[in-house]
Amino acid sequence: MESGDYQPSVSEPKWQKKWNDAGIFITDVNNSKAKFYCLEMYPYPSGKMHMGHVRNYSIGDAVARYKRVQGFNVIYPMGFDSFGMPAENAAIAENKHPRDITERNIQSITKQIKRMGFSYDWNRQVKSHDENYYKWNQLFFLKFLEQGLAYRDFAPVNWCNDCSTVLANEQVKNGRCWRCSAEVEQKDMSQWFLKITDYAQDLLDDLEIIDFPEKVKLLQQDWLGRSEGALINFSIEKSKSSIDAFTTRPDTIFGVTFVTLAPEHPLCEELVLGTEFEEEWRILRDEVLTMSDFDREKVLKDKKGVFLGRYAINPISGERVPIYAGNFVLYGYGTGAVMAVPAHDQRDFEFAKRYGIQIKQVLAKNKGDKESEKLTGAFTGLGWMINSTEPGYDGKFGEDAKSTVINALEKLNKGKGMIQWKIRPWLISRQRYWGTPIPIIHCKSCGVVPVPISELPVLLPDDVEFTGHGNPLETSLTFTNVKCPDCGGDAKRETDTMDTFVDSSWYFLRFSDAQNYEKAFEKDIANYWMNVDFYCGGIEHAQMHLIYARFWTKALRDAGMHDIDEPFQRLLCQGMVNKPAPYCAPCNVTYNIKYSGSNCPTCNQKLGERSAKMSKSLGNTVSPEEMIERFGADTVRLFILFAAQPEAEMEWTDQGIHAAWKQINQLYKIPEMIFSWSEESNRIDDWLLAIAKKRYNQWKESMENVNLRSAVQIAHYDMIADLNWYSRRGGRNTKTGHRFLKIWAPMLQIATPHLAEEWWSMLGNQQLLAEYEISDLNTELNLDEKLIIAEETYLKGFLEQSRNVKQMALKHMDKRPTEIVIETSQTWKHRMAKIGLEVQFSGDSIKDAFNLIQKEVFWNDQAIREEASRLWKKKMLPQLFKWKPSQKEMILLDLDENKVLQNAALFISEELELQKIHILKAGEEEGVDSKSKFAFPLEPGVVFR
RNA sequence: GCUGGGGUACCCGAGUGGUCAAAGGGGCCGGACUUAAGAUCCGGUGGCGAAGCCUUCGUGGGUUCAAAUCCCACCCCCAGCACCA
Repeated sequence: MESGDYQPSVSEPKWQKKWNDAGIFITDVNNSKAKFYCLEMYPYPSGKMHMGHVRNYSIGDAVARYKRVQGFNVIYPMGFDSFGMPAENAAIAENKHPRDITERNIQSITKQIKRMGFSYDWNRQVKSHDENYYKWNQLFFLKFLEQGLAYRDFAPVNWCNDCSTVLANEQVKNGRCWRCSAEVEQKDMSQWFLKITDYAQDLLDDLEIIDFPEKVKLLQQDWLGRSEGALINFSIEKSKSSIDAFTTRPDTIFGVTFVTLAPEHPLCEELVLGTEFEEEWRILRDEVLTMSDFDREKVLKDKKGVFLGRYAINPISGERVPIYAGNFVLYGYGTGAVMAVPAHDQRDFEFAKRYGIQIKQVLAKNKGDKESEKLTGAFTGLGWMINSTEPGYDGKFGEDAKSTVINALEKLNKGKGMIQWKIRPWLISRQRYWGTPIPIIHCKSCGVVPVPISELPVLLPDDVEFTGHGNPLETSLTFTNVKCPDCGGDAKRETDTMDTFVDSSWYFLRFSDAQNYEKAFEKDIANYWMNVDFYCGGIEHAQMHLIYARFWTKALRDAGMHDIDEPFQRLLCQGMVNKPAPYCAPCNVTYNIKYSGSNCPTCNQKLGERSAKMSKSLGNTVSPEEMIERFGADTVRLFILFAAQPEAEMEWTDQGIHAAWKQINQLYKIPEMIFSWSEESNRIDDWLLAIAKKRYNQWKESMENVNLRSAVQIAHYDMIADLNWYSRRGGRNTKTGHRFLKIWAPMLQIATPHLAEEWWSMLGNQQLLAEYEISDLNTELNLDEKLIIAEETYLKGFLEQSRNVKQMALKHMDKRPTEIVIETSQTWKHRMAKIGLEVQFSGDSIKDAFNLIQKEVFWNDQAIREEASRLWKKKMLPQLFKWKPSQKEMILLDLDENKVLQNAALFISEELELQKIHILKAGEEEGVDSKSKFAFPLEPGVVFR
């Protein structure tokens, strides 16, 4: 524990117990209140909470507490995404059961989370591996099966050897497994899929009605990958078969000079079987087939293909074009066949060059252009059709050209307009134990038979062996050997389990009615709480979890289970928590912190430092447990929320956490100080209450925008500065201080709820701050309040300016100054400023102001006229724009500068260490060293003597 | 290669035409308090200067009465995607 007045180890558990005993965070449906659903992505329960978690939950808790104090009925649940491979791998390593490991981890991480004092409704806790949870996965699966949304298919799938399971498309990154980074292979297997593709358009369209970061929306758009185009049917010469090719550019149909098939396309074999071309094709196909996606990408630059010895017929021009198999054509996208237009597609261009195929330009860049002499690359933009072999096409452009071709194809019955998606059905089966069993039975005579709903859940068996080889479920005889529900004969149970992303696809719905044992959730209750108003989590889930969950929500809606279109209304992706690690700039390598201060192991140059994501491998982690132990939860939260905006990366520094600790202690002592004050009142009391109101407004605005950093700055830093100013100006009224604290404490609680409760109780409140609602703070500032704030702001500015001048003056004087002569601006200067501002506010051109000024009486005085003219151009005009709104207000309200200064005369002389102070209007008492020419509105001329 | 986000003072970082020599924090310097240290408070922290001027927001140009902010080109960093027909 660090030394200080605030004792987190005593205070924090105390308040946590009180919150818990009072059940403040337990919520229920309440139709008389507006609801607010605040949620963080539920964590995978590793044994220890890390800083990323702490940051995530600190953000969510701040929002939840803010909404609560604003009078919302807030649901803020927490649970665990507790199925998944780490537990199973740990089970293999430790020779234990994944359930035991998971339960143990949940216990330990729950304790750590609770120590942070987050305001969760723990009654709603959801654990994926709980049979009362995963049984609904099984029910949904059976429903989807019934609706045709789930199906089984024998297809090439992504296989990760290290994880010994298949992966969904989204879970393969650069040809590698998203979890373990091993290379992913292709395998033909029977697998279960969900038709997320049916919802592609809906998922794309509804991106517009949700408030997600642009980055995430773009990622999802890319992933969905909508492309509009045409399906074109090429018949094959001397064959009954034909080739369907998808293209986004039907307007280039007359430029087709060959057709390319994916090497593994079944048509290839049919075309070459028994011909001289068969051998070469087989070599190419085998190369593609045996290659992992990862290797395939490496050889992408080398586009190659083989001629298949046959020709296809262009359905519109009737031209005869050769058919190739090409290694760059993906069997899985579109139809696995491409119509090649080398003049207008870069890839086809390269291929044609390599194999000496004709290149035929059919689009012109500019209207009326003829074809170019020599093409050095493909022209891929939209263009004007030329060189069409049929009438009625040349001269058409872009979308018009495309639809003309599509119409023609449709008339010929040789094609149609079509939309193609990149997203593929979601492969949900996994060959692992620690997940939801897929409720299916395989019967020799009846085939694939769903488990009857009445027999759910299909429980994970305990008599399994974790050997690290194969699916452990296959080792359980009690599990695999069953009777067929249809015929009663011997059958085998499906041993695949569901992708754990299934669990996270609807847990937020379960939270709304977590203790329902009859249903997954009650429709009305889900409709009351959903959707999630504020969702916070890592960006890494942008295209997996966040697409699956959106899909699942829509699918359940269409199954009639609720009426919600989108699960998450607003998404915030919090930034990473970084810490410096040794870094070698020349080698561009970041090293483990054990290399700190030494030389680069590779190039032997001195290592620098670089901020890097906290990771075990770099060793630059900070243990939240240790930090809480030393500084308490509030300090950790304050630091985290103040160090950076929620979305930005933040850097963990020892200095920073110490600074937060100092701040906490300073805050802690404030009520005590205020209670030691007196009854004595002062004009500055009004200022303190006015500024409190202003700060509250600023704070509220920041909170509404989830600009937590700025809210914390106001509540934990600016308000202290205000209180200091109040003191400096002679304020010491206990009552005023009390009122200030009452406004302040609720603002404090979003980052430091324990400290705020301490305050609240010191203020004599019986009720807990956590259940207090700010009822009616009249937030609009009235004229008096604005004025008094303006006056103090003026005074601060004046002091700053005078101090500056005093420093300069010192250099010109042989003794310390003892007097100050203050000359406030001439009336005519003030008049000019006011006219300028009025014109500015009216929205008229600022140049008009000068015309108006020339009509003023003072303009008749020649001496003034000359000075005013110069002043306007040089200083007044820019200054009109530089003034803060509050300063502009001072001028428009004719703030009496002399009076403000007079009232604060004593204060000014103390601050500037002077004995005498003369306050004049410029020109009133022209002395030898008068600085009245410097006097300007809000900036009096001052002379030190 | 494509897409998106960035480059701001000693460090972190706010800032999207005038409120900007540039918030806030850290560090550093000075002052008050103190036996001292710590904590706290006050002030300073580009240069020169009786209040103004000069230089500065990745680099170089441009628009404007006015540019960190808008436009063009270039350099560098980060993230995502990558033969998608």
